[in-house]
Amino acid sequence: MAATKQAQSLINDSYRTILIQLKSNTFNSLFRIQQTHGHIIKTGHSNDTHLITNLLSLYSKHLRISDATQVLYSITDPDILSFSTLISSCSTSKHFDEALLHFRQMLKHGILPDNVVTPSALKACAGLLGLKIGRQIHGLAKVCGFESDSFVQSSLVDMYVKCGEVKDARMLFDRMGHRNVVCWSILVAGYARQGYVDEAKVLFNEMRDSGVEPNLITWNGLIAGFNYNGLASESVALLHKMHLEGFKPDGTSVSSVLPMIGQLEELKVGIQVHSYVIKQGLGLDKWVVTALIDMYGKCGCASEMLKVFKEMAQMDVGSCNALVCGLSRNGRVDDALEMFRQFKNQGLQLDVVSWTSMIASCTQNGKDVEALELFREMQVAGVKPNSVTIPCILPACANIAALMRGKAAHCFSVRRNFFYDVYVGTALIDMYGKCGKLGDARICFDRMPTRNLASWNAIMGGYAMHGKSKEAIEIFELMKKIGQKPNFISFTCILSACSQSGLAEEGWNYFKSMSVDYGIDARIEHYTCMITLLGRSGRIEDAFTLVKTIPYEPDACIWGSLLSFCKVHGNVGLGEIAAKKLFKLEPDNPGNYVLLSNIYAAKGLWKEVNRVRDVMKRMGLRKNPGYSWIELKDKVHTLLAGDRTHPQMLQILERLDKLNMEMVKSGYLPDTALVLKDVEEQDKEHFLCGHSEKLAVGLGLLNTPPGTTLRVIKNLRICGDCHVVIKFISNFERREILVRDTNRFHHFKNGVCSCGDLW
DNA sequence: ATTTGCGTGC
Repeated sequence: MAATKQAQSLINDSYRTILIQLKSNTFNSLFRIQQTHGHIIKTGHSNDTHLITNLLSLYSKHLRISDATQVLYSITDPDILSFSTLISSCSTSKHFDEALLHFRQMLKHGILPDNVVTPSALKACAGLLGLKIGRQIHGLAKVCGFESDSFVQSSLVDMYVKCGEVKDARMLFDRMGHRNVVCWSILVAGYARQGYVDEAKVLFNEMRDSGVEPNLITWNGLIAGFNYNGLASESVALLHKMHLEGFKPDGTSVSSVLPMIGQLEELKVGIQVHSYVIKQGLGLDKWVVTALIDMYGKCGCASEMLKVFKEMAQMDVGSCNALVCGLSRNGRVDDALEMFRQFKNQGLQLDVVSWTSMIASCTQNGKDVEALELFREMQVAGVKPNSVTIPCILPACANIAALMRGKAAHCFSVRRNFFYDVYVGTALIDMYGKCGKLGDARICFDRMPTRNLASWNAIMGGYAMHGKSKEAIEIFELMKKIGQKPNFISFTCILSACSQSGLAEEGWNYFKSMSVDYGIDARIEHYTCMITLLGRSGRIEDAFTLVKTIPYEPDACIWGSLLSFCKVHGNVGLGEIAAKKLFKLEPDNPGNYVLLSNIYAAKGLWKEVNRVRDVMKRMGLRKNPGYSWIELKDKVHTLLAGDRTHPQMLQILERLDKLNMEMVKSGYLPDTALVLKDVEEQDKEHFLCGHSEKLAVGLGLLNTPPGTTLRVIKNLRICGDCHVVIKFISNFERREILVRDTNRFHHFKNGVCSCGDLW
């Protein structure tokens, strides 16, 4: 018995020696730590608090927070030392919420905080802007009697000032007996960052007068604070002053100054700083490199950005991320994607930010499919999406109406507690609206704990897109009631809602109210809504009169709206005027030629139809191929007009044929004026096969149980004949069918469409 | 084992 005890203690001693060795060796020892950890468990020493605490601190040093956490909670009775180690490690690595979680656990274990763990906990409060818990910890410090510890006091001042409680911070500071350089720095930087820049300057001088010399961090904090408030040139001036007074600015000084220079696109100042960097030999600092890349990217200097990147000493994730963003910002998404792939293949450890920015670049540049693929790849690579990734991926789901993928992202957000993030919520509203699930959009809206202007606009835009003007108006009025000020986008939503359902009076009232009550000048898109409002009610002459009053040069949207209403109401004369303008504004858009030719065709003006067709031929324009897609069981099926490659095409045509016969039986006559007179020969084939939206509906009918709602998306405006046919199908098959075209949603139900046959 | 400064994503 005694012998085993002796052996045990011998083993214990040797472990202790190993751990001490590991502590002194900072390089490459992670593997050895894990190895030793394994041995300790295997030999049954996992309850030796000393050994375990040492392990914990080793893991913390390597920023292996999850390992450290596991170790801590494997001890039956962790002491304050181990908690302290873990909490400080969480705080310094910015895992603030975890730091506070462990702090609470520590209290639950019956351990009171001391003067050492308190600063770490306060740092976390400052990082999370958690004033309430910060005050509680302050209270604990008072009760436990270490409120006057200089570390605790500095941390308290920092916490209060970062949470915006400048007065409280100042009161504490004034009561402090000895003020060292750290607490002066905290106050100076804090004042500057909170926008009290002049007071910060005064404090800085007071500090020197009181005999405390500023250090590098003091200077840098002041510079960063100025920069944070958009005072780019002032912070560059501080950089100079610092240099003149014999403080050599370091990488941090420089990278504090650059972000705002980029944001203000002050290229000249940026170049000055860059040359200073080269002169001072600061170009090896990875933060400086990243900040320079970011600055050049924001100033539109892609080549200079690439040059800085190429001269970089060693690969760094941050710099690579900045480069990818810079490339996409300058319209070079394909280059960004290629670089991203290269980084990945080179084995660079891409992080959440890398993936998220690449995904964001794709969604912002119409590469929705690529974005979704990247999102999948990212998870395969073991990188967990965060609350920023979700609102970046959702627009891609919305654009291509990939409802299942959107829903999956929704579930993911709920599981990971991102759902209450205002950006996530707003993106979900938008996604559900664009996927035709207005009810779900509303549920998301109602469940949001906090909403911002974008959230209100998103739900209103959803209602507008579906032609639900009553609901859009309700939201708008609610918004006014609770004091949320609308902006120009809110008015675009409400006006388009009114115009979609022909609420002429309401529309005009909102249009007037916009400038009178809110001081918002009508933009071109607001005029477009009003033109549409008039056009829809058949008042095309009035619409033309309104166009003349627009204080800007009318754009293609205005003329395009007019032209399409000329088609709906068969107005050849005004149609020709609108078309003429459009041919000048966008000569390469085939849609306008097609519309004009359809106007002619409806009146049987074949000579004019041919003339337009000849112009198109001469210009080498072809009608944009129409395609539609439908999501069935998590898979998106794309159907091209005239394309017979879909494996179920024969069945689709058979089904549509049968429906066609039923239609004829019930007295339907195809409206040849709407269908046939497409401009090109090949469109005859389209006619034979049916338009893509019809094919998508057919595919949906074949592959879903009776009664299921179908959701179809089309890349062009829905065609008139399809509109008639789908109305019939909705009645005959007792199905709700939603078709989203480039303009809005059409809800087909019981043989009626929500657009009221005007679109 | 504790306190101050920098960059990339909506």
